[in-house]
Amino acid sequence: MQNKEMAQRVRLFIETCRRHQLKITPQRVGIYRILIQSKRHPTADLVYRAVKKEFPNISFDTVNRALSTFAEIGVVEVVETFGGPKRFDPDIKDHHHLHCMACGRIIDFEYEGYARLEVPKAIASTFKVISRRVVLKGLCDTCSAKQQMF
Amino acid sequence: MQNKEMAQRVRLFIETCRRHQLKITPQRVGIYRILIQSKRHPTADLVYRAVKKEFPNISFDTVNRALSTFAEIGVVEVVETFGGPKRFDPDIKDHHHLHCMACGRIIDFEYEGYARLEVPKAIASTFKVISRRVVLKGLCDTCSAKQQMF
DNA sequence: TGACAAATAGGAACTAATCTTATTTAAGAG
DNA sequence: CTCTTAAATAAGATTAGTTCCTATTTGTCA
Repeated sequence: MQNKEMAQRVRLFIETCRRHQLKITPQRVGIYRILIQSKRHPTADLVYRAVKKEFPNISFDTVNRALSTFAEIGVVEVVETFGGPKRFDPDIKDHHHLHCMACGRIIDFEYEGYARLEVPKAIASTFKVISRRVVLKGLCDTCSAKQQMF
Repeated sequence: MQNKEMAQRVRLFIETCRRHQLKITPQRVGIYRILIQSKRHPTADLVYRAVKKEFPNISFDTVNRALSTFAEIGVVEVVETFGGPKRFDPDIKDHHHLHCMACGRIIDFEYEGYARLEVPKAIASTFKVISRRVVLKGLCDTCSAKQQMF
C-alpha cells in the first residue's frame, strides 16, 4: 500500500472515531495501521503480535477490544468463518470471499456479475437486508496444486 | 418433518456412514435425528442438551466429535458464522443464508435467481470452487419490527 | 461367538474471548 | 497551558468453547 493511501485511510479512520466520540489513542491508530496493511484477514491474536512490535506492552485485551469497537463503528468488518477465532477485514467496500478449505486462506474478489445480487422479494418484504456477499468454498491455487501431486 | 421423510434421511445417513467405514452407533443416529429436526442451525452444545434427553450419559465430546465427523463425510455442514461457537446445518442442498445481526438467527432460503452464480473466470482458472452461497446480513422480521418501535 | 479396531464417557487441558480493577491518558473547559 | 473527568489501557483472572487423553465399551467382521 502506498504511504499516501495509508495516510488517507488513517485520516478517515480518525474522523470516524471522532464522529463516534471515541478517543484517538496511539494504540488504536497502531492497531488500525497494522490491520489495513494485512491482506490475511487476521485474528485478534495475529494483530496483537504484530502491533506488539511497536507497542511492546500493549495487552491482548486492548487489541481485541479495539477491533470489536472498530467493527461496531463500521471501520472494519468481522469476516464469516467456519469455526475458529474471529477474523477481521479492513476492506469495507462490497466484495466477495473465497475460503480455501485446506489452508484457511480467505481470498477477496470483486465481480461485476455479482454487483447487484437482487434480494428475493419474499426476503426483501420481511427482512431488512444490510449487506450481501457471495461466499465460495474451495481450494486456493497453492493447495489445489498440492492435491494434484497425490 | 414427516416420519417417513425422517426415516428416509436416516437411512441415507446410515448408508453414507457405511460408505465411509464409520460404525453405526445409537449415539450417532440419535445425534443425527436431533439435528435434522432442528431448524435453528444449532451449536454442538444445543445438540448435546437435546440428545441428552434420550442418552442421559452421553458426553459432550461424543456429540461434538460426531458432528465434526458428519461434516467430514458431508452429511451435515458447518455454517458460516461471525465469531462464536460452531453451528451445524443438516440441509446439504444448495441454499442461501440470511443472518439476523440482532438475534443471531440464520434463515435458509432458496432462490432461482442465484441458482447458477457463475464464478468469475479469474477465480475459476486458479481456484477449485467446491460450493457457493449468498450470505445476507440484516434484521429478521421479528427484530426489524422491534426496532421500528424506537 | 470371539477378536479387534473404533467409538464412548469422563475429565483434564487448551484456546479464544471477556471481565475486573487499578492506573494512565485524551481531550474539552477554563 | 493546566486541570478535570470520563474513557481507555495493562495485567491478570475468569468464563466459554473445543480438543485431547485414557480406560472402558461396543459395533462389525471373520
